Amino acid sequence: MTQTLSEENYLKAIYLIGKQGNDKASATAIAEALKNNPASVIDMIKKLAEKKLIQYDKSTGAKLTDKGLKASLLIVRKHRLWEVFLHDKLGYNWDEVHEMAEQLEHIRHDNLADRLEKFLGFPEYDPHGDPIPKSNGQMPLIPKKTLAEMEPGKTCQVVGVKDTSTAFLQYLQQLNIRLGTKLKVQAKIEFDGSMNLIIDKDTAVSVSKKFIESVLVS
Amino acid sequence: MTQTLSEENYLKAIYLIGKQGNDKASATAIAEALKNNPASVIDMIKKLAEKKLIQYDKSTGAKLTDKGLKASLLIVRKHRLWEVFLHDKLGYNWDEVHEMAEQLEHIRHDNLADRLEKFLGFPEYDPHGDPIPKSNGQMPLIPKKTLAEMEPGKTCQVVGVKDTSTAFLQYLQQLNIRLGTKLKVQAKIEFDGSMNLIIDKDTAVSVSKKFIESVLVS
DNA sequence: TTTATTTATTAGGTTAGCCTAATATCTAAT
DNA sequence: ATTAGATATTAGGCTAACCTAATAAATAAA
Repeated sequence: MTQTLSEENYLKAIYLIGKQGNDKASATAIAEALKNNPASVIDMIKKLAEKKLIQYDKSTGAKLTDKGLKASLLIVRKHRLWEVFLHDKLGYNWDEVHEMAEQLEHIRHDNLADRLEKFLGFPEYDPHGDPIPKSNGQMPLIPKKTLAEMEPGKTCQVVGVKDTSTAFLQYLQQLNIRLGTKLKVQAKIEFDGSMNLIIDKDTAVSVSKKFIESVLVS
Repeated sequence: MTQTLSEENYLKAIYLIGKQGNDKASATAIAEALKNNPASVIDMIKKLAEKKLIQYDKSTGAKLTDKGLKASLLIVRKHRLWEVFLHDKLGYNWDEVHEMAEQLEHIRHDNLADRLEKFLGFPEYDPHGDPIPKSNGQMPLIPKKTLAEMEPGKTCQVVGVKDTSTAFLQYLQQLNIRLGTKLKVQAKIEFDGSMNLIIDKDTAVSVSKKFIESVLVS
């Protein structure tokens, strides 16, 4: 019923790869996420499949079973709750909390997550704005807003689009923007409603009013 | 400079064996503390000695070097700070915090312990009454005596325990004895070293020699 | 379609940290 | 001093989780 630290990391990686809008959690994608060798990933895939935590097929990649999903959500829940603790209670910055939460997410105890959640006042989002799974596995729904509504200086994450035209989707593709991509709003230009963005912390672009009204973020 | 989880456990065990008034941390004593095989202990002793964390000699046992002592104190510090957190902030009982703290003590980050200490209001003792090492390695000193040393007729207050086994802690729980509980010594029974007590001014009980030697009072 | 490239997989190896069983070395009691 | 019993140590093995190098299979490009 319980997983090793390493198994937990794999489960979380598979879960997050799915959430990031990737079509499949391939062996190489998992390897990249965990900075492991693909050969090691294959070993672990076999183990997780044997334990009925995932189903694996070369062409469809790794899919979490109900059991695996439940386990993954618990890890993500713990990770994000600890991030809130570190940020809100200990005063760490949002960029410092991740590394510690990577360790804290593996602390195991029947109801530690629940107690922590209560102590923190039942937060719904972690310091990066990512939703915290409830103890029953439910995810708080993300109130979606368009990129246009974001204030300059804020960072957000792409959660969807309002326009599904090929032209638009291809443009996104070209900009390397997909689900989960982090965007930082640099400035809003009054004149024409356009916006200066930083994509994934490294690429600066300017996008139109029409564009920012078509991207959903959280 | 950093140790593995297992190395940390060994260092802590060696430190605690010393603190418990044992003359030496022999291979078997360490094995017993960690519930490992003596042969495994020898392996690790070699490793720790190579890393200059301990000095080892068959006849004198394992001795922490300055470096090893510093590392041990940090682990104990983290362990006890986390215990305070779990007890004070999350509301866990005495007997529940240990197991979780065993995991939390290994979380590594430059200043996490310091931040946690500050957040907790610079506590000097953990929920069992054990002193929390300061970040410079200093220990708050406490003049402690066991309940066994108390004279009949005197009243005292529980400040800690010498035995942290679950069985003992649960027994205390059952007797409604916790930190700060007031005990009045009614009588000492010469015959078997047991003691008649009044707990919190209202409950009379008889407890064994073993019991009164495991309770610390002031 | 053939080739080049990427992705998946197998085979075999390494290390940490544990184990058992056998042996060696103490210590204490006769 | 001898021997029983405890303690320490060596030798050899095991498993989890990683690795590299080689091979197979799938996909994309020519």
